[in-house]
Amino acid sequence: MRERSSTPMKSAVRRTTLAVDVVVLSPRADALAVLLVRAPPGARERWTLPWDAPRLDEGLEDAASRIAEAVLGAAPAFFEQAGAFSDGKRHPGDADVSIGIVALVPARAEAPAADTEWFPLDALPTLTPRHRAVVERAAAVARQRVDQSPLAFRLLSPTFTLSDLQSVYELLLGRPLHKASFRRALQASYLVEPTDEWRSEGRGRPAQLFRFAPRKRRGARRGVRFDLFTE
Amino acid sequence: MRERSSTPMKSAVRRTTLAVDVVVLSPRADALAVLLVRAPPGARERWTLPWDAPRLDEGLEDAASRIAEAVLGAAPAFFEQAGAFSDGKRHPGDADVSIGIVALVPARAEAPAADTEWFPLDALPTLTPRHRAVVERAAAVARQRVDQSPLAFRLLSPTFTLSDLQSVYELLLGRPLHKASFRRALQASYLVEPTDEWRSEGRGRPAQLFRFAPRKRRGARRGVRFDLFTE
DNA sequence: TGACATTAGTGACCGTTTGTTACTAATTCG
DNA sequence: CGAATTAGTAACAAACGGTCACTAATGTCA
Repeated sequence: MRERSSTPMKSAVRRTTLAVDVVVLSPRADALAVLLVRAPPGARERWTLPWDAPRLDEGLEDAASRIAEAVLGAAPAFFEQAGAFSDGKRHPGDADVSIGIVALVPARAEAPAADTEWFPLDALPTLTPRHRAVVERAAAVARQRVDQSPLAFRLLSPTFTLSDLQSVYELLLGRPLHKASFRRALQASYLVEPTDEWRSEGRGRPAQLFRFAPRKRRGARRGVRFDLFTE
Repeated sequence: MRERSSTPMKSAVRRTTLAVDVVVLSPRADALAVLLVRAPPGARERWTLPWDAPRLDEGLEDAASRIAEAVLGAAPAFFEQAGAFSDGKRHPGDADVSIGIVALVPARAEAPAADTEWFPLDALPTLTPRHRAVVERAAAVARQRVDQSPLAFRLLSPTFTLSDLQSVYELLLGRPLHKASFRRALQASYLVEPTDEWRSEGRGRPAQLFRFAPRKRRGARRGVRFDLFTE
């Protein structure tokens, strides 16, 4: 058997600088937007993701919640890890490692803090290379998991119309969906239930409001899908 | 507008101890197995995941590759992040934060280093709470992404029979699949191509060997699926 | 040698799902 | 009022997917 290096498991851990970078996503003006914070004067880029180092004994999601609350005024209800980043890319705080965390907030969330602004994902200002990578990964994660977790519903108010829901799916997937197919699949899934309220949005027929209320899942898993590969 | 705490973006990053914990998965004896390392004498648990702190300017996947190579003798070809862990749970090296990384190796990989052993996922020895969580998350990630990335093929040799492939899918999904449906879907996906070799495995008709050779993707994405929610 | 067990691979039936078109319903605007 | 606009549904045809039944090629064993 060939020579092997000594097992790394005995070495001591090094001290590293760690940042939690939060990607707050929300649908704004027919595009998915991310909330950025104005960088302090003198910084090389003018905008950054909201970020901070996690505090002692603070979970990563707890840190993300605290960071998001500082810029939003309220904590988002949904977080998901987007990955860890430690390539040599530059970070605003020169952190060795970033944990990217996606936070989703509905379109009608409170006005954000001063010195913050929403930017559509396809019109971002210059960010540090690390933050650029975090945002791209976060968007990819959101798109990838949209049909595995109730992610789309976290981008909507507690009650919403089916057209609202379809729009969010179209934003996330980046392609138009057919109304009849979309509704038929949704009905079959028992994920939403109608309320007895209706919303009249200017012209056109008023739409019934629904709420997210997933019923018990039908165990009937179907066959393997080979057509969903993304790489 | 209500009072808000000062923006965290100005605070300095703290120093944190960081570990990369690697979950090497491989199909062994009709079960998915993880490679564990015998802990040094005196440790509270007798087995740990292979882990180490990342070196200076070393990417996380690079660290995972180095750690896996130390126990396997060769670097796995496939890595995927399973998440970051920073709850208060105990880690063998008392790292504040763990990055869990899944590595996949084919069943016929080289013999592992001394002081290592394969354990089926459903018969693990006692691990530190942190490592237990990392393994569980890693297994969940592998299962979740099996039909989004060519993960199953990384658990097989470069050439394999269609029955081999189906077995891996069944291991990952934890349920039996129907042969005819599985093959029909696979053929339609243009993910594999036949070689002109055959394998005779004791009794029964010899099986043709295939290799993973994904063809150009058909742009035709289909509708939304609401029946894949896992939470 | 020949019957049988075992594994590989395919054809076909048929109920379900899904893309699509086309319709009806309820509202605002002019 | 009629046109425009948005919501919601029925129904058809094609594709998909679960299942059964069959053929094919090998080893085992009487």
